[in-house]
Formats: sequence, structure tokens, C-alpha cells
Amino acid sequence: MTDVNAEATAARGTRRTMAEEVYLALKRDLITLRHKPGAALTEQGLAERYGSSRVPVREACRRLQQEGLLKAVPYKGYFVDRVSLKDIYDSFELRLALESHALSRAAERATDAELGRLAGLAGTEYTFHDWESYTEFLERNEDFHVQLAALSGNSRLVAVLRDLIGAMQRFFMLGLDLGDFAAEMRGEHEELVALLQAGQVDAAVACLRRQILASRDRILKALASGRIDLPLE
Amino acid sequence: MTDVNAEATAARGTRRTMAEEVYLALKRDLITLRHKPGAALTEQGLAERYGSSRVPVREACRRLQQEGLLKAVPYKGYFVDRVSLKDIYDSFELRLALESHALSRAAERATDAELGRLAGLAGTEYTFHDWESYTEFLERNEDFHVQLAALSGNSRLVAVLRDLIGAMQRFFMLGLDLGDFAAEMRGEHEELVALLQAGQVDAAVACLRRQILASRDRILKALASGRIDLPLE
DNA sequence: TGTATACGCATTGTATACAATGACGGATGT
DNA sequence: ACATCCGTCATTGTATACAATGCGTATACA
Repeated sequence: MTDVNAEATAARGTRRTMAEEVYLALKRDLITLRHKPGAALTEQGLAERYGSSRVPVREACRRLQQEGLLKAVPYKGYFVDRVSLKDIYDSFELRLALESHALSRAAERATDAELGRLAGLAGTEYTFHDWESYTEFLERNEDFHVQLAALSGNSRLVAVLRDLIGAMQRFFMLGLDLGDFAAEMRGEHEELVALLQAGQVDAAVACLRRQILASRDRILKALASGRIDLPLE
Repeated sequence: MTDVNAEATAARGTRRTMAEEVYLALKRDLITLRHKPGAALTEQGLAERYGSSRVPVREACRRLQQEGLLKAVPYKGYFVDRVSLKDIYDSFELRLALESHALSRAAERATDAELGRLAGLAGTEYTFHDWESYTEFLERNEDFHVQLAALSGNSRLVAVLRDLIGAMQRFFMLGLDLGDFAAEMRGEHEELVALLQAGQVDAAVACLRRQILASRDRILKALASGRIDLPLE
């Protein structure tokens, strides 16, 4: 414990640990609905599936539990969190509150160069019924929103928003395959950045609000049309 | 895995697990500054201190890491997160955004009975230089704000806010002993609830904003007066 | 038939042994 | 004096063995 200022030598190396590997793989499988909402999971089963022992699996599960993708019940196992209408409403409401605030702050602080870099992340689409493209689209979309939030300069806010969006990806996966919204969503990000670059803050906030609520309603509508097992609790 | 609907049988029993025990004890010691910001911790050391093996300690540490109280550096150990001015600003800003929104929603939804129960949590003070009373005050204060947020009906928001306030308790601990603000803070909660009960939503939001910013500035002022080791990164 | 009770079993919770990592310091060469 | 290399050691990362829990079921009993 003489190594006092090794504190600075933080996460530099990118060599992945088993726990991290399992975390990423499991999260991916949860988001892509490979593990379906309500399904039961066991540490042993996951360990075999992802090729490790129970210990890294356990760490990954606890993390995903706190992010709201899993639920652990003591001495029983883990259950994939169900998707409820209430959770969808709550999540989008929280997201709106966080992103609205972040956007206002970003408008005050961001430089032209930063906005330019953000614009580079804006062009993102998907193709209907192409499962692979869904995943990539969602990743880019998350990137865009996280980077936008980062321009607020508030790193706590960014961390919270990142976790939230991560937990929300499932919603989109559920919705994307039930209706083709690619055209409808085309250019949303560009529109937002353009307003920011033009310095029209209020319009940008209004635009963001419109987009987020539209996004929510698309999912709700898709879910209402197709019949998906959604215990509304 | 035939036990499909045992999913419902969630956390009922209150029997504590070692990991939980360590988590609570360690969090308490972090909040009360028994472990000082910047200090180095090892799993083995913590295991001996809290009377368990490394495994539960590990789980507690990962949890506290995600809550922003610890930082883990691989193959090296854990470090108590330092308190920076930026983090104080960021935290209060995020808290203001979350609580403002929650308050607005609560004003729309809360029944008189709920507001009455909230009022019961409002009367809370501390006595200067009484370390014990600080802890209890902070717990009651957290309770009040979390319950207030709960009236918004948004459980995701509540979860995020709870973690955030938990991580912020240290700030108050740093500040409380550097100045006697008991008188200044007396009745703040009552004032807020009264405005809510009177249906004066806008005034309540303004009041909350005033209180939160005052709280932040008290801490900043106290920190500026006493000299506390605050690496501003 | 209904009800209380005890047992089995799947699963998590915990401890411990061992492997991997990488920072520090001394040895070595120039 | 100074840089470089290499071994050492503290610490985390991982696997495995064992304990604890509590649900489901069979069983005993009225």
C-alpha cells in the first residue's frame, strides 16, 4: 500500500477481463432479445454459455441488475426484466428530462468544432427486417445522444444517461421489427444539430422533445398492433 | 427451471447477506468520511475490517464503484473517489434537474394523503458538532427527497436520484462540520410541502431550486473557508 | 380429503486456493 | 550518473469446493 499515486494510472490498458467480456456479451444478448423478457437465468447456465466460471458471470449479472436489465432473486436465480408500459413511459420521461437539460447546457457551452464532430455522428439509418442493421443503428444512435449529452460538460449526467439508454435499447428492438420507421426517422439528428449550429436553442429543445416523444409513441403503437407479451403489472 | 412464476417472490425476507452487510457498512464509512477521499483500499484489508472474505467485499466495492464512491484500478486496488469542485457542481446540477422535474409531476399527481405523509418526514434538524446527529439528519433528508420524488410516480427517476443523493452525502459531511447551518435550513422542507399543499406549483419549484442551490453554495463556502484537500483535477 | 411437516434439490452465497498482472526496485551495463 | 532489463511482490482476477436457503413435493396424520 506504498503505491499511493498509482491512483492516477487508471484504466489505460484495454485488455479485457472475463467479467467484462461476459458483461458485454450478456448485455448484447439481452438488448437483442436473445434472452427474452421474463426468462429465467442461472449463474451456472450463463457460465457455460459464455465460457467462464460463475464468478465473472455473477459480477456481470449484478452490474446488469443495477442497470435495470436483470432482476436477482436470492437463492433462486436471475430473471430478465419484463418490459412494461409503465417502464416505457417512465424511461422516456426520464430521458426527456435528462436530455432536455443536457441540450440546453450544451447549447451554451459547445464550440463550433464540437458541434461539427457531433454532426459526424448524425447520419444513421437502418434497413427494415435487417436484424444486424438494427444493432448497429442502435449503437450509433446511443453514441450520438451520449456525445450530445457530453457537450453539457456534466459527466454525472452522461453516466446516468448512458445507462438509461442502454436499458432502453430493448424497447427499440421490440418496436423496430414491427414497423418500418426508417423514413420517418431519417434526418432527425441532422435537424437537431442544424438548429444547434444556428444557435436556435429553444427550437432545438422543442425539436428534441418532439423527436423523443415520437420515438416513444412509435414503439407504443408498434406494440399495440403486434401482440407482444407485455405484462403491464 | 420449472419454477417460472417464482419470479414474483422477490425480496421479501429481510435476512441480510454478507455482501449486503459489507456494502452498507462500507458505504456508511465512506459517507461519514471514515475512509478519506483519495485513500487506497484493498479487498483483503476490507475483508478483515468487515469480517468476511474477499468475495462479498468485492461485490460491495463494484456496487459502490458504479454509484461513484469508489474507483477500481485493475490489479492495483480501490481508491476512494476524490471530491472535486466540478463533481460538486455536476452533482447539484443533475440533482436540480431531476428533482425539479419530479416535483412538477408530483404536484400533478399527489393526493392530500400522500402530501400529509410527506409532511411527516419534513421536520429534521441536526446539532452542530454532533457527528451522530449529522448522520441521522442526512438519512432523514435523503428519505424526504426520495419520497418526494416517489410522488412523481416515476420509479426509474427515483432509483437514479437515490443513488445520486447517496453519493452526495459526503459533500454535506465535509460541509456540515465547517459551519452551523442548522438555523438556516430549519423549516426548508416544511416550506416546500406547504407550497405543494397550497397548490402553488411554480412557487414550489422555485423554492426547491433556491434550496438546492443554497445547499450547494453553503458547502462550497464552507470548503473555501476551511482548507480541505480538494484536488480540482 | 385436507392439512401440517419434513426432506430433497436446485440455486445462490461464501471461503479459499491458485493464476495473472503490472508497478517498483535493484542489478547490470554503458 | 543514467538508462535498461529483469525479478519480486502486492494485489486483483478466476476457478472450485462447500454452506445456506427456501421452494416444491412427498409423506404422515387426522
